[in-house]
Amino acid sequence: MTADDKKYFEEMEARIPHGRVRTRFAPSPTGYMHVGNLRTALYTYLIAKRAGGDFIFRLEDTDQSRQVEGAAEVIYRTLKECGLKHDEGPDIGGPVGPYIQTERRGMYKKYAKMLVEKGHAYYCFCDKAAEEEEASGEETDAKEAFAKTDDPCRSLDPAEALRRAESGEPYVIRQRIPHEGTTTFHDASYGDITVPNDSLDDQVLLKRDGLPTYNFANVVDDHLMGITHVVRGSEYLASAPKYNLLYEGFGWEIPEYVHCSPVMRDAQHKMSKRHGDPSYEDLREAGYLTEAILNYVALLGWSPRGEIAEREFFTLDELSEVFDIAGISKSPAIFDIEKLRYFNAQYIRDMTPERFAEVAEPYIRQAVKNEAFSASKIAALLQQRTEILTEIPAKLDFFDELPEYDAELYTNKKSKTNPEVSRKVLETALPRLEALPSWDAESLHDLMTGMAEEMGVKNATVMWPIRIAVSGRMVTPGGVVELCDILGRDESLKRIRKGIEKLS
RNA sequence: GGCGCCAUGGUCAAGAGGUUAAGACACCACCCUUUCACGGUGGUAACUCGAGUUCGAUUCUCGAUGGCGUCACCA
Repeated sequence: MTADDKKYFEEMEARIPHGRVRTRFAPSPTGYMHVGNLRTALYTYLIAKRAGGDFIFRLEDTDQSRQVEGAAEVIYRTLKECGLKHDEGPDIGGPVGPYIQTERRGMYKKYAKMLVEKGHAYYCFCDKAAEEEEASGEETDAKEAFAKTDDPCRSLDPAEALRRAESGEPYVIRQRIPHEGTTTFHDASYGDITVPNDSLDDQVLLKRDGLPTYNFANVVDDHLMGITHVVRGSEYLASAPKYNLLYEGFGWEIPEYVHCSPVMRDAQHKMSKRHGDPSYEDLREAGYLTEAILNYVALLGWSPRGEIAEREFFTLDELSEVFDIAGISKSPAIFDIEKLRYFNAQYIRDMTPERFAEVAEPYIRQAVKNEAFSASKIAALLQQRTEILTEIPAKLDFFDELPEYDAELYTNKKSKTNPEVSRKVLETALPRLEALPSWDAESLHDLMTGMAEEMGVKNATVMWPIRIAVSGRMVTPGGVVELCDILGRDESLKRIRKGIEKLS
């Protein structure tokens, strides 16, 4: 190790913040923000915030071949919309940057070489093409490969290996895993897990292109960024022992691991883009609210304990106060869109009428182009009847134009109506409505209930036929009174005349 | 196949060595009602199996079974 290197390492160490909880969300910008990702980001954020700590965003872009245009933007946008604000990251900087792995590439090499010097890693000059062939071989070949043979480079003379590497011969750096013994690591939710060392392989740390592998970059970055809690998917559980060996090799303190079980589409399959499972943005587009998505996702794999065990509605800030690692579930959770829908409906009902009118208006106007029909009045009808925003337009298809409908709709057992009764109701109502001094909900209501009383029939007997006449629909959001109010006198009367015609 | 993890109703899940085994979604019934909703009340439905420990295990231990993960110069 040169004096310069030594100084470099010391400087890097000096930057590391101590004494506070620091977590990081470190996605690779290769895909989209699926629900499992979002949940990991949420938990990571909550663990930091619960402890009053820092939430760091880091981009893991070491795979040159899998760069996806714009993928990072999707992640930024999602985090921002969800309110998962990071304290440090590529876009805002911070004390331990850079926060993009490709911009840190020089560092990994230095640390990999340090590990070689310490004897916990070695240069490997084996042919890449041959290895790849082996890796992509048939299943039977793969099984044979399990009877793994020792990498010949493992026993190369260190001085000789160093000479070859420095002479320009292509190489990778591999971790030297002990052949004997076991390694135990601790996870906050899974407890202690012990594995035999001979089940671990001498994984590549530094690739031929000089960039680190995911596993190596993680360890180096997490240490150098002062990460105290490593929150990630349980698919990384199997590589955790190798991490411990790495930390021990460096002589670094091991962070707390928090592995999260996957979010499943069904009992057998994880949620995945490939199978068309929705991303955060897909859900938004489908009419789900951010708050509802976040609340539901928080409960997918975590549950409140103690006094709040029965509670299920939480804002992000509330979660930041009560989130507890102990409540994280160890088994996979199946994503249930029905329950998300329920949360969404609850959030919609909890909105103020004004707020709902605001978010619903674009959907209302998809179906109701006639500006004379008040969007806010329509919204008022919709609020208790809407579970997801996208189902709004279909409920309003009778506003702009009275649809063709069957006279059979006038027959309803419960309302005690049939074509004859309906015709009589419409004919009685028409002149009265024409003469109604003020066209508003209250007057309309009084007129119709008054009529029912006069005729000696139940309210429904009067209301049903008129509602059918003005809407042409068996099922409508809101009753006759509201519909007539919104449609206005002219349009309502026109539709009622048409109804009489139809029944004649 | 090796290694590892997991296992309470259809789903999310609480729970504890002794309970009538919570709660929520979904489903069903009834009530409310001006259709549909909302709201209210009630209901159907679960501890994978087998040993062991124990006075007593769904809870602890072991095993089986099943599911998942991993075994890349991908993350």
